[in-house]
Amino acid sequence: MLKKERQAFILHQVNLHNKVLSSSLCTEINVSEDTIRRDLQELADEGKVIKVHGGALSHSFNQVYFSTNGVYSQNQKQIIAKKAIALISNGMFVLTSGGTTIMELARSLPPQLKATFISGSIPAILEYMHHPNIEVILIGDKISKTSKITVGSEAIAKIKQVKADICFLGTNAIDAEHGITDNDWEVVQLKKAMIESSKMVVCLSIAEKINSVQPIKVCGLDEIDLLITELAPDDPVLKPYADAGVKVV
Amino acid sequence: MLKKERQAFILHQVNLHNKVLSSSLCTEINVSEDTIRRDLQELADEGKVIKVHGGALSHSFNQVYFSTNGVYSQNQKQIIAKKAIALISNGMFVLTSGGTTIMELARSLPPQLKATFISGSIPAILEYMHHPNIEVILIGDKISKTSKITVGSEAIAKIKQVKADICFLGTNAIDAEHGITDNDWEVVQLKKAMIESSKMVVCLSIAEKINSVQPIKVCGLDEIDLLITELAPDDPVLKPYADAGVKVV
DNA sequence: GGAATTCCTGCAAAAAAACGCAGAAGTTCG
DNA sequence: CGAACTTCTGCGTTTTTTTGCAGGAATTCC
Repeated sequence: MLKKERQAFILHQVNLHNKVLSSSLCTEINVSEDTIRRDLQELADEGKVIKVHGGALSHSFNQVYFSTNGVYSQNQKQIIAKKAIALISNGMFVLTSGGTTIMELARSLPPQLKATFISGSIPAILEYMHHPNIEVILIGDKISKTSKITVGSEAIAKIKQVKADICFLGTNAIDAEHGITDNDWEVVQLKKAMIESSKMVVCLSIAEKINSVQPIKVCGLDEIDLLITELAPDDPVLKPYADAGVKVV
Repeated sequence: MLKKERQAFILHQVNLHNKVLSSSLCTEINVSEDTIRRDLQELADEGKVIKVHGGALSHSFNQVYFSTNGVYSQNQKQIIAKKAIALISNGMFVLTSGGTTIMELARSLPPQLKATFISGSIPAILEYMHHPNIEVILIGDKISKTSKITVGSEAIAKIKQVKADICFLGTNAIDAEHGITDNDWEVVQLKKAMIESSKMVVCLSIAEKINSVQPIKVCGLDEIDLLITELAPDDPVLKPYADAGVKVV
């Protein structure tokens, strides 16, 4: 087994279970504990895991337990949220994914807005629930603790029954060539279903994530109707996307 | 269990209950009292908890604590939760309703318990999600903002597909003559479905709600297997229920 | 004031990590 | 082709961390 391969496997395990034990890893992969330790050290140096005595933890582990609400690049996300909200009008059926950008959207919804929001993201649902005039439909299924979203075939089947007016996707990576990509297989399946079930697909992405690629493909640019970033629509970074036929806001 | 994991669990407990006892923590996590003490010391050094003789307190302790009534009934609910948890073993499928008593149950689940919890209650789901070893299945549908639970035909249909080992019902009113009653039509429909889908039905009720009646009937006493209250099982108040064939704990 | 509980200190055993080293495998470059 | 070089991996040893335990001190509760 190659080193990269091994580290990818470790990272996958960490993201799956929120923790790994060096001892169990070395029997699973059949290498010495030193090798595992060195791998964990490297992954920790790259900021991909948190190394602790006896193994390693995922970052989301900390999020789950310590509710340190330091939202990452919140200002940009608020700009994006404002632009996105302008697209929602009374009576609409809105489908949303999860992610911090979506959370910012949820928090910024004007109180007089009357619409129906559909999502499987627990944090997003919590926000929608607090809103006085919004109907909330929750997509049920098994909960992925890492992404705090319901995943699985039931959830996908349910989404496919919906025909939403608009769909907001929080984006992990977008690229002119590869379209939207992500790193969690189950989340990708959900996003695909959401795209299929919506008349209009809106992609929310902070500039930082533009022109980046993740392993799993969600959809091509041709399936996106609108791309929202915190940048001005005529920013040169966005030109390739406008050229590909995506409306940029 | 890793050290960080353990400390995260402790911190979570402190934030939930506003206090922890070293003695109860060490039986829950199954480590020596010294380890707990050292963990509390470290967390206190980091300013995350306030260490006191016998355990630790959360920072918000001062603000919330002196609402004697709330705390009083919380203690009762903790007793109920403890009794209820004794019924859950590894590998079980557990169906739960919502309500504050269920929340107390959710908060008190021992970290090493491995089980699958199914619920449509958003606050309960949030708690289950924080637990390291519990699989969470969310029942989806429209959300009732008042009861913070998913309601509707989809939710009921989904529950009926399940065959759970045990079902915990938070109770609004229970009476020897009328059985379990409630005041929200939609919640009642859900509870009925839950009772149908479970091999064993356990009813959690604080003494205050015993011998009270609400407008809508959930089920008769004959459909309940077990009644848990904070009282001793031989308390005279509970005699009518024992006589009706309900096992009282 | 006395019993019970809880806390602290030092210690020891076990586990894990760090370190240095030495083959093995692959790379570079003449 | 082959020698020098780098990278990767496993092994033995040393060091650190973690944890539980014992005894005595401190605290709490009745």
